[in-house]
Amino acid sequence: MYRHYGQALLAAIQEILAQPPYEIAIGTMAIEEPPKLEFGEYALPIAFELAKRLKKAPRAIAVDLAASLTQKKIEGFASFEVAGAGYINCTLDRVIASRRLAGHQEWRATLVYFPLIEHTSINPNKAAHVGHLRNAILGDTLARMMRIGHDSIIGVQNYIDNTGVQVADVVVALTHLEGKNLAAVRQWMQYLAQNGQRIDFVCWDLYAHVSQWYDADPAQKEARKQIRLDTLHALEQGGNEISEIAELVSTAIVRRHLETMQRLGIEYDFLPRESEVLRLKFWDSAFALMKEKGVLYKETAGKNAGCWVMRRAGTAGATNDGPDEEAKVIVRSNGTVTYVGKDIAYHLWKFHKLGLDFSKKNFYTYPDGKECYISCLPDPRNLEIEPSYFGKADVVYNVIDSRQTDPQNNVIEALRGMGFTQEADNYHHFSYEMVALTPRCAEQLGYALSDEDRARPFIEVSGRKGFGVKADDLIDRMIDAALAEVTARHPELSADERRAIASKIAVGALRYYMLRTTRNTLIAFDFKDALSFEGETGPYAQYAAVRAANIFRKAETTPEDAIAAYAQSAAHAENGDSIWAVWLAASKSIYVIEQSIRSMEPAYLAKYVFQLAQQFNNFYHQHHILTESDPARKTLLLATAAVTLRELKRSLGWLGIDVPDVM
RNA sequence: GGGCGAGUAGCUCAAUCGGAUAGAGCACCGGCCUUCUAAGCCGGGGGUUGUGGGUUCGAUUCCCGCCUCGCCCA
Repeated sequence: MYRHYGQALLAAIQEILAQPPYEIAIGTMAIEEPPKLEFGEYALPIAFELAKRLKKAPRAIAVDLAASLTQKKIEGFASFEVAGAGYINCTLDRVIASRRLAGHQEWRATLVYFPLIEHTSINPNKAAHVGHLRNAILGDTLARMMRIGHDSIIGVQNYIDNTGVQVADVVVALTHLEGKNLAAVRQWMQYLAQNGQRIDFVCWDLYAHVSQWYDADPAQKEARKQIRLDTLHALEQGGNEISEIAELVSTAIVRRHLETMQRLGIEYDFLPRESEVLRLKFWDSAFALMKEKGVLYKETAGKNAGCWVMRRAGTAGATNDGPDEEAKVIVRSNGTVTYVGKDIAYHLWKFHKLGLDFSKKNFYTYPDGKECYISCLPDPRNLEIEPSYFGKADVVYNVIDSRQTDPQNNVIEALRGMGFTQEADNYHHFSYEMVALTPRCAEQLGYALSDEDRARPFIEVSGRKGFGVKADDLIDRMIDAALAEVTARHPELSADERRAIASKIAVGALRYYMLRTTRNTLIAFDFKDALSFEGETGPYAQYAAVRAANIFRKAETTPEDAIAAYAQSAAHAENGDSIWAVWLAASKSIYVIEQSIRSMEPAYLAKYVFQLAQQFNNFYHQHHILTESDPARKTLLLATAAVTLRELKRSLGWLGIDVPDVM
């Protein structure tokens, strides 16, 4: 509703300005909110802007415009008044507006393209940690937001680098530190499974051990680096015992990652893997294409002599004076391809420009029956189950932290250089700052800090040092904390019921914690903040919704009936600002989600959810609904709670947060 | 050395295209449970928006210099 009337205002102003004496065309216009509700619902600062062009006092322009707006009799508006130095304050007709909101018109957006979101992409050699959670929660929320209001398919991918150096490290740990061969690894994995041990947790420690082992003995340093390199090459090569160990372990860890993310309601459609990118020779095709399109050239002089390089965005490139020393190396002089080179090939596939494709096979089935596929080599047996929409993206969103900005820009620049301008424009690096730990949190985890470290605002997580908070550990702790609260409040419930509720609360707390901060702000993780269920948190909003739902249970009616009753009654939302403020807040959900999608910032939606819950709690304390004796007023109060509950649940759902029945 | 980002209340964060008295939460202090759930509500203190200039009706926001911190690149 809020969005609807805002658009009506814009249209009216455009119409007025298009005619004499103005004859000015404006595309958009700032629409603000007055500082106080008594001033109305919208404030237009347009007169200030026009003052320069018309060479008139802002206030005089505002007076004229307000008169014109009043004359237009725009449906839903009650009055237009000039305030301050030239604001036009617009006041809604609360009866009409609230009935419109109660009637609830769904927002339908027509999306004619196929957006592909890629997130999570954890190296499959260790357990997921808090940093990965931010990535996955942001990516999943983006996917949920983009699904709103249309039926077109949105693909969610999770890229698996199963042949990289990190997986190689864990393989080195197994083969050299623990002396295991393929058979022994199989046995070991069976043992872990039978004893309920999480392989990703065990590998977390192995990875830390082997990272230290490389440098532990100066005399052995070179030899150990060579083992690492040989192992990496064996993985890239494939078809050997070492690569088979890697395949076994990394696949088991990927499965663990999916289970971890499933606890938070995060699901994937497809897992493309690096191993197939290599076997299907994506790079060879991409290399040929890049040479053909002229974005790559072989450097003959300078430090990059012998390398295939690409001009970096924003630089001048090669000049007569000498080679372009700032160029990005794509193929090293020894013939190996850089990370960016492989990523260019991969993105040519995403945009259907490579002429090659993965095959897909079933990998993981979610409880709701949804399938997650994984890449594989072409096999006639797999043909029928192939989802056809991957590798044909129109728009790509890559959820990757801000340290990858430079490589991401290189990929975009390569696409642009190859003439894929539209694809380059539709390539979005959904960037965010990393998650670190507060010094206090680091010490709680048992790490000795120097005085210098202790003075820092945050300490960076390090997988190599085994330093970080594992996702599953965090989720477990949050569920335990929530469970203690639920048990204290509802001892009458069964253990299973309490646990189910605690789980929803924990997920709400965790997802909100990761979403409330804007993307480009670093999160310094702390248990105290994450485990907080009060104030600006997910559980605060869940609690407001539970309270609202309780009213309907006790009143023996439903929100739908309450809204229907309101639509037919003579009651209206005009009784003072405290009730109207709730209606107004509830009316903004579509307005906020649209803003949130446009700016790719889920934090706006998170903030809104909190504010809406706050408005409701306020209302809840001021107006006692069940004991209200005036039937008309009771109808109004019930409808207020119903509309708020509806929008609160909906908005929380977009954030991936469920509302429990009781809490 | 080059590029990017950041610096706002004791702490963690907001502030839409440059707009009305810079807002929340936590922490702290004081109230509110015989009531639809106190994971809540109400009230209070707390700010030279890193710093020095500039642009204008108006700057946390835009421009320039400096300081500090972080990330990326060679």
